[in-house]
Amino acid sequence: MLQAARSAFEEQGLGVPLGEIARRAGVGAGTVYRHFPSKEALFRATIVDRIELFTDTARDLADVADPGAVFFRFLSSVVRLAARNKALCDALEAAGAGRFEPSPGVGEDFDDALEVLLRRAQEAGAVRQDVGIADLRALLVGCLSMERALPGCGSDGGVPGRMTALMCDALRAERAVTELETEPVKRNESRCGVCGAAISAARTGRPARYCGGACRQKAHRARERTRQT
Amino acid sequence: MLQAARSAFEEQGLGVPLGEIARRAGVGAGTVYRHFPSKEALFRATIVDRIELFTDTARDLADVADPGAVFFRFLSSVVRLAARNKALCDALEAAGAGRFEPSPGVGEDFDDALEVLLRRAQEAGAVRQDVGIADLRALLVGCLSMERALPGCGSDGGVPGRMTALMCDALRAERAVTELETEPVKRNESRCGVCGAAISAARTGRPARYCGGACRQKAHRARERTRQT
Amino acid sequence: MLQAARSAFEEQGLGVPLGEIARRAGVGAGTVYRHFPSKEALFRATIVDRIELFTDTARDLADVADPGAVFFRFLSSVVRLAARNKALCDALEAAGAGRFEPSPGVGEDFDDALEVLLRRAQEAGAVRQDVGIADLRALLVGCLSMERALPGCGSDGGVPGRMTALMCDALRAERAVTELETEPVKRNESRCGVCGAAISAARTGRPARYCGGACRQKAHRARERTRQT
Amino acid sequence: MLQAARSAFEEQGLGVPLGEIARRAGVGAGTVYRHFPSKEALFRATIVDRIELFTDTARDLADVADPGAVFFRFLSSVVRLAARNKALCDALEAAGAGRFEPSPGVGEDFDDALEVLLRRAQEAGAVRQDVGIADLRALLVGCLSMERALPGCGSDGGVPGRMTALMCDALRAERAVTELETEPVKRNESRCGVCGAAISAARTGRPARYCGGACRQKAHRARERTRQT
DNA sequence: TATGAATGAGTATTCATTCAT
DNA sequence: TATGAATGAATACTCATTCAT
Repeated sequence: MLQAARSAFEEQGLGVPLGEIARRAGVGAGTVYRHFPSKEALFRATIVDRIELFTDTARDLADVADPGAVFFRFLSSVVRLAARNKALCDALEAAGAGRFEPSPGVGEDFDDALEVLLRRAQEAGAVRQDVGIADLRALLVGCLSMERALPGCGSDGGVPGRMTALMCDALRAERAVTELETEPVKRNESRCGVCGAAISAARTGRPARYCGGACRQKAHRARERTRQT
Repeated sequence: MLQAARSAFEEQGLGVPLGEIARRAGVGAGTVYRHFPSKEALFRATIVDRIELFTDTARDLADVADPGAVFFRFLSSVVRLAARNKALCDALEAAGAGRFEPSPGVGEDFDDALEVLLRRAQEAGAVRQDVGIADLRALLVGCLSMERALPGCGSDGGVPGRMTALMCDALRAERAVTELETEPVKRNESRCGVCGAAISAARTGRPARYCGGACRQKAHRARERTRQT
Repeated sequence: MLQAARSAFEEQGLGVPLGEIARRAGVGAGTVYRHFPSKEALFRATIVDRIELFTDTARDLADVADPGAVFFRFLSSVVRLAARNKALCDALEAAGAGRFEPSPGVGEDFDDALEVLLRRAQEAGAVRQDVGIADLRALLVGCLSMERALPGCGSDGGVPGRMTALMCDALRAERAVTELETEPVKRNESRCGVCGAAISAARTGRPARYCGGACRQKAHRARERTRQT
Repeated sequence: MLQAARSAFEEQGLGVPLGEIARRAGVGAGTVYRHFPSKEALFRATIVDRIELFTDTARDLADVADPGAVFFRFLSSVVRLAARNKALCDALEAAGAGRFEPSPGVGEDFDDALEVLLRRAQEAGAVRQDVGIADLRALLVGCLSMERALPGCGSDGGVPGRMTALMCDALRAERAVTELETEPVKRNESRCGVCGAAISAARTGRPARYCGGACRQKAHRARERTRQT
């Protein structure tokens, strides 16, 4: 059933009727609900492992030599895989808009792992300094849109990558032309996701996500609630 | 009524219920159908003039000096305007996926005008040679996705532009680090949309769209049918 | 399993999903069905003993001195216990509407035992003469409704009793201001439940329920069928 | 359609499928939703006028001589009318449990009008002093339960009133036997419905419902939200 | 015998489109 | 011609009951 849901979501995105999934799985609609409490829960279940795979890969690459090449290669491969997968595209877009979280922590773990690769590439001088992790998330969404928009690519069965290569060039540090107007949107410079208070950026350690324990706890409870939905 | 539809579509995209549009216009739903045979026809009607405006602007810029600056400025302004307009975003994305055409010829005219600016900028050495008009269309869709994905931009009321600036950098000739894998998809190198035969690229004049008069006529009749739907 | 069903029904009434009961019992839904042919049968099984307990208590009180006090105390205690038990409330209400019978004979035994207390109290001059057992059954349902309707009582965890005390006052002989319009509905004056013929009221012995042996047998077979459902 | 909904709700209560209502009205389900945004809104619409009728009647009776007789007659007639109407029964019961409000203010107006009759009857010495408006609301629910529980009454087409007459006797002041344990639950002695703070009872004027302007405003906004549902 | 996965009819709600007036 | 009431298919979700293992 998960397989049926996966393929249905990958082809048609979050919009597939649940009945279609049940039909593909050869079961009744009720059976789907027996296993997953809601359509969104099923959707989450079909993509968490994909995102975790990305996260794991990124973590594995954190120590590999030539951080610049590693970063660009990783970015390209993520786009290449996700562009064929409307479920991932929908999820990334919805997550960007704050309408969706695959599973508590999964999105953040991915961000963290990606940020490490970005930082290393920046420190190695391979990637321009004025982009942050939030830029990168948006860029990912954009690449997917582009690859899918390009005729003969994405869902059409073509080989994606062309537009992503273009984007990678945009990120390269050498000969940066335009200076981006605003400061890079780095997560550890942004605000507490719960109360909105400014968070002072610590130089070392994992960047703080909340302004303090109270808000972290509040967010944790919210995640718990989400997990039960 | 067109005004009501326009604002509704701009705010909520193709997803607005038709009843909402009728309500805003202060008329009955039937009256909307009296003037437009379907919701999609109404949608088309609300965006053609926007696209034509872009087309006209692009044509006006075709003779202005400093083709590189002109090109980048035009691109940015299109994104800036469209990012606040969910109707345009939806239309561009759907058009890219081949699911939608604003009106026969309108999309192509825009492409043509945009292509002229692109060519001039390329000839002036400002834009890398390995991108084509199809790339540019995809890139437009991607920019809109990115701007809307970036927190505090797009629909959130922020000032778009950051990601577009990045994209523009990607297009600059002096940044062309990677050679794009596949050949740029140039329209006049593609195939006849009707019979699929290869079309020999003419060096001058408006690029041929069909392999000959028979196919052009066939396509015209198809468009007539579409227009009535 | 019976215990799990009991607590579930007591808390949420007949409306609990069967799956919830199975979950509480730590068994599969199929196992519940192995023991009870339907949800209603399980429901019946969880309340018969409660009603039988009431019946037994009433029988024990049939000889106790001060019939008036006994009657009122019994009535109050039934309400007090049942008000906290949504299963009993639902059962009593449905039984009153003729939609439900806990088990063949159980409801009638309760009625009989209650009727004895009522008669004794009436003979002792403590309860007004113009109420019958059918009135009392309705009154029970009403008391439960009232206790549950009163804020801070019933399901809210408050102490029930206030409205029941009022009802008891209504039953007291010395309060009989109004003469009840219609005759009290006495069961032994009603009609044969099978053929509808009038049943002559015997002064002594257990009141006849059917007009004769033929109808009694017919009713018995019907009960057997019900038991299997 | 309102007529169809009314009769359906009256017969089967809030539980009627919306499709049944549509069928009775001879229209599609969508048409019902055209006129009423939700099933509950339709339900409200079918009972507000009934409750307002009660309220108006009660107000008209506020000046009539012999307050005791007026009070009891009014109570009986409300029960008589409502007992045949499962919609009203459901509404009164749900309202008592705080799960439902027919329309902003309607329930409170009814309470106010009823309270006036109660107070007058108490001042005239016709009704015992130890019952309050909250008791009366519960009592109403109880009477309806009883009348419907009595065989041959309520929905069965019989003449209701018997149990209500009994309840009226319970309310009569002359020779009150039991003193009700707790204080009467009078609304103006209870707590602020918003913040729960105690409200000091004013001797004159309309009894305060909220502890102050802040809470009154909060409740007003809540009602506004309800009205839009 | 016990299990729990599967079933499928039923419910409220939405919305593009049609059509009588 | 303009209206807006009517339509009905579609969708997510629930739950009593069945049945293969």
